[in-house]
Amino acid sequence: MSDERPEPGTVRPGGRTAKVREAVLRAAGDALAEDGFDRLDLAEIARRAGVGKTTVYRRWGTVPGLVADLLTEMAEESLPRTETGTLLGDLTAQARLVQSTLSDTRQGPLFKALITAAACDRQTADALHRFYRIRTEEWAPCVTAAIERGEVPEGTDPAEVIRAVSAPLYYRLLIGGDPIDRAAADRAALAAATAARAGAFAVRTANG
Amino acid sequence: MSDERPEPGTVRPGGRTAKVREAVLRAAGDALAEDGFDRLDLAEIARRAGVGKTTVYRRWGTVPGLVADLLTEMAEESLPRTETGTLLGDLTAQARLVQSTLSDTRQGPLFKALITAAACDRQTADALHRFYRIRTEEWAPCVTAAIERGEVPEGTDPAEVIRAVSAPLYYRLLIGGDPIDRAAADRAALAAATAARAGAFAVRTANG
DNA sequence: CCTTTAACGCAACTGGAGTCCCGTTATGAG
DNA sequence: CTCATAACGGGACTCCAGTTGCGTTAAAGG
Repeated sequence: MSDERPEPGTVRPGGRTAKVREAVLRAAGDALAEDGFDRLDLAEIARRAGVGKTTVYRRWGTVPGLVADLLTEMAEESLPRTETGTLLGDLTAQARLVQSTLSDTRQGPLFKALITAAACDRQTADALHRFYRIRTEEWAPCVTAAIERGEVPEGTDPAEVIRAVSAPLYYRLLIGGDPIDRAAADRAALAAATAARAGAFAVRTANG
Repeated sequence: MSDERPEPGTVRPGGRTAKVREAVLRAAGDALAEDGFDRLDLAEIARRAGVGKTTVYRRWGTVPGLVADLLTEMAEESLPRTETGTLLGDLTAQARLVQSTLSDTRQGPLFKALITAAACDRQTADALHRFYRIRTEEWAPCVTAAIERGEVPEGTDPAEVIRAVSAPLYYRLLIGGDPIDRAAADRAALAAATAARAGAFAVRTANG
């Protein structure tokens, strides 16, 4: 009633173990982008990665478990952020980055599959939330700067503005099915910037 | 090389066939809401519906196929729309309706599962797009009315405004994981109304 | 009411995703 | 360098989602 054995791969994370993880996560990303979440077969991923299927089942167990690990990996690599000097400029840059990611032949289906996996499994959902919380925090400073410039009212929630830019694009990816083009990105950025300047994302303090 | 046989259930759609469809779709909705898309078993649905599993496999074949039919059914039942006289009022009513749906114990998981299924299957995705196109068109008149009142610039795309209201709430459901509360709904409606009044959803005509 | 056959239901069957056993490799400590 | 064992790999095995065959029930037409 004591031996909680450590996760495989944590005790001896030397060369081979790390190479296996890298190869499997890479193969998982490829397979997710090509086939989607539901058609995923761990044996197929093992084959792609040049690894025994027993290894994949032992270390990750299930498809959602593997996806969760992939998301943790993805959360660690960071993207450079642009600084244009205006809120609209910064938000447009963000929207276009999201747009080019979601309309990319590999990344679009991959993100769709990641979100799908998260909808099916709690652990994966937590990993996804962490991933987007990090991304949101990376972009938040451009709103903070706008507040300091006086472009946007005090009390505005930066994260809420950032999410407002992305949301319409993800809506298209997952629900509406409409094309995710540059016009859609620019419109999302403009709408978010306009609403932010008007104070739509400010906390409702007692103001007369 | 000729006999394209008709879809089962279309030739003789009398009492029994209709009852079976109703019971199966009902059971499918329950199972989706409770277990989610990936844990779905057609045999389990057959058991719940009090129907032979062969019947379910023969008429719908796969889980996405069944979900697509469920979406078609759901698209036919319509929701009443409120008219408050102002764009913000109408959009707030819409946002709160979406909010109460997505935070409902049954409907929230159900919609998450429906969107997940659509992400995995083309036929289901088409059904989902039709469903939301219909819902969007049902709400669009409140934007059209705002244009006629002069509250919103000419050339504003009504559907785009409606989607802008829903998008942040679906983003929370599927991606961010933040709670879908009334404050979020009201903020989404306020942001969309503000952006719409400022012309953020108007087509970019040649204006100096 | 009688006939035809679409659609259903039961039960046996199948294939492949996921598990288990055990021998092999190579990491990290002394 | 040597040893103990974490981690990997191949292959046999299990179990159940999905298929198939065939007899039964009940729409639809006359």
